[in-house]
Amino acid sequence: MAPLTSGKTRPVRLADIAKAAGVSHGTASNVFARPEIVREEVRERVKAAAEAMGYGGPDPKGRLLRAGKVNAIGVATGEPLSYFFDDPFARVMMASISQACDATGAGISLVSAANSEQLAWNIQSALVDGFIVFCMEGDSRLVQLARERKLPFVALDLDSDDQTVAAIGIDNIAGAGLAARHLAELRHRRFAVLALPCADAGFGPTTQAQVEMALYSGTRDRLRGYFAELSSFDIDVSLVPIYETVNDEKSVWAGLDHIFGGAEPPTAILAMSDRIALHALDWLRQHDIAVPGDVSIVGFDGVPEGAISEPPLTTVAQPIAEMGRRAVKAILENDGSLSRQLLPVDLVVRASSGPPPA
Amino acid sequence: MAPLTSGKTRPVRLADIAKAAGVSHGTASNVFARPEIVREEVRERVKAAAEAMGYGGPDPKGRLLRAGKVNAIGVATGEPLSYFFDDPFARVMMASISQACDATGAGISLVSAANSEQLAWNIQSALVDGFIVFCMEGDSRLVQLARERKLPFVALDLDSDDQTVAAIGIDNIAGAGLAARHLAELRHRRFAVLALPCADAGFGPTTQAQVEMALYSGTRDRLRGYFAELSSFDIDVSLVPIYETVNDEKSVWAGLDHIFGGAEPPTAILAMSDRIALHALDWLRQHDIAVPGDVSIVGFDGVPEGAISEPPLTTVAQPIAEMGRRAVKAILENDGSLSRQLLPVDLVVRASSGPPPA
DNA sequence: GTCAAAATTTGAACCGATCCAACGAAAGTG
DNA sequence: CACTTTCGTTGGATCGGTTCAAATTTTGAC
Repeated sequence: MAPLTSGKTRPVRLADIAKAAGVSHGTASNVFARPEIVREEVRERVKAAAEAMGYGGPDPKGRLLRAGKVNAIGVATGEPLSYFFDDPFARVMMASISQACDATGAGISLVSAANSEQLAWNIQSALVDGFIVFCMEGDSRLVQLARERKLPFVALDLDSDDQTVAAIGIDNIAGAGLAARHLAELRHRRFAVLALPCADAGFGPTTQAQVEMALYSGTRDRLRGYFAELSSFDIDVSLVPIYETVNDEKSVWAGLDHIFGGAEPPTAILAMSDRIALHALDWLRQHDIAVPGDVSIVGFDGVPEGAISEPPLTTVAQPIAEMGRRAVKAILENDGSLSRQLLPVDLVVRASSGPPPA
Repeated sequence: MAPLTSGKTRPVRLADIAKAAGVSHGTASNVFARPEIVREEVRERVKAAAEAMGYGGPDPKGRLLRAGKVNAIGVATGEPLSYFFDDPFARVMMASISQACDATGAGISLVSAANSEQLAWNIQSALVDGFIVFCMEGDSRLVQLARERKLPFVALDLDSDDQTVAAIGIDNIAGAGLAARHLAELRHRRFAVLALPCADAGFGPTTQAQVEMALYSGTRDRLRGYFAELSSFDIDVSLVPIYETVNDEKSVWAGLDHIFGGAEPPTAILAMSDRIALHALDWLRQHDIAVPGDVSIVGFDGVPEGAISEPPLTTVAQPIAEMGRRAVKAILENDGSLSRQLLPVDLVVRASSGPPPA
């Protein structure tokens, strides 16, 4: 039976070994922090004492207070912690954040919670030098909490128009425009939109007017982008069905049941996320609707899964890696200058889009 | 231009607002920590002062020292930080660890580093109550460092026989036996093994004797399990080719080139990880070798990707979620009793295994 | 109006280190 | 040998809070 820890408690502090070795605590500290300035004989004596007493090295809790810097950045989300490991978009983003952190030697603390009370506490007590906030769903409470910590923070993919928070995002309108134009140029005329959530209201068919009032500006802007571009191709956007999903399989399938239940099914689907698009691909396959033969579909985000789906997904790729890199940079070299950065997006044409059926 | 932080520096401490509000710092502390015991009038006064001075709440750095508990667990690995988000096995494990943490309100700190010098420092200075150590590749240095911190720690999937470290693992021998027996019972007679790394030596064909000397006991035990079971079916294991991979596409493909380059290609492949098996599936598809028509393959780990591959992968599933849960529990309720737990594995039969061709 | 009980507030001690000005001893200089 | 450097060591101050026993104020009862 090897116990989890060597002893029962660990009341052995630097001061204890200093006393045991017969030196001042200042010298004992130096033995660990700057060994080269301590005479060898003394150094060995202190080290021996530390060894003998089972001292685990200077406790970072103590050092921290003095040093001020934690050397770690917190990544916060309103979702459960496992979101970081489950969601494709989050994973790519986290991978790039972690690379940036590795490069600078900074650590990462995941901050989240099952309930919002806990979340507030976790943010208030996170030992970090700053926050990167994932507020995918316009969770302004999260931004508010981060702001209250008075630490540097950057919002990622911010679904809010609040100009006072530092944020790194993309031009949703332009990106959506790219997707719409691509399909319009292929001569599609009958469209449908699978939307991201507008509010916390669940899923179901919705209207342009309702999306305009959406809580989440990302959803709203993507729709604006789609419709502005479609209009310029003389498509009557008031006839384009919009189905609000909650970005999961169930709501996407319900949306497609609804959309393809009508008399004139679309030949082109604009999906506001790759996740939606990938679920849609599954539904279409199960209903023997050929992609892109019968229906074309364009996603949004550019997650890696889109490259290996069947068929590979045409999508609007966000510069996810670059966003992560910039976010880390903004926190670590916080010069207080960053406000809002809008990064360009890219249309990645793969095999899920083609001309409409003849 | 919204600056990243409100002011330049933040020299405003609890003591400052206490003075401003004309109360003792003890009372000021109570206002934040136990508001209910402070008279309302005073409470409001202090809060107002805090607000006015831009106080961001009690600094956790200070509290920490007194409280002792960080309320976060560190997850350490020798791989780069992005491993947590890239590797399928790590992701599932992390998802279950994070669920367990969410349930108890604990945070997660990712501890890793690009180089090993940095890693040592990061472990020494991690602000955590304990470590969960991913030492997938027998990195005993990692265990050593964790041990030196004198904090509770648990090794996951430990590739080492060191009986003195607390660890949660699986019975590799039994698990491998399950895989081998499954294929043998389907009447396969010609096998090949795609192995995990034995040492840091790269990849290539290897032998049973070499694997027996492997640095990594996981690799060794899985081979032992395979061969023990195959032998009991009167299969001459000395004729079974073993190819050591590094768990990536390139080495797996090289292994298959090698294995299928021979005169009598196998009808059954034992892959020591799902990742290997999934890469193998790709190779087999590209070479028009039917699975399981021409060749059956069984993986190891039970990652979710295996369930949706083409064909779905038969595999030996580790109870990943349970392992994560137990690891967190072991750290948080550290009663010093855990030593080594070997959890049972499950054979999950899906469509990548069937009878050999007639 | 007096006194004990209850409710608040205070201030010193402490958490575990690092930092730094000052000091003593050894080494170097003229 | 007196005097300046250099090297190592010391111990007090500090980081930013929390805690608790003691002091003080309020409240309630008679």
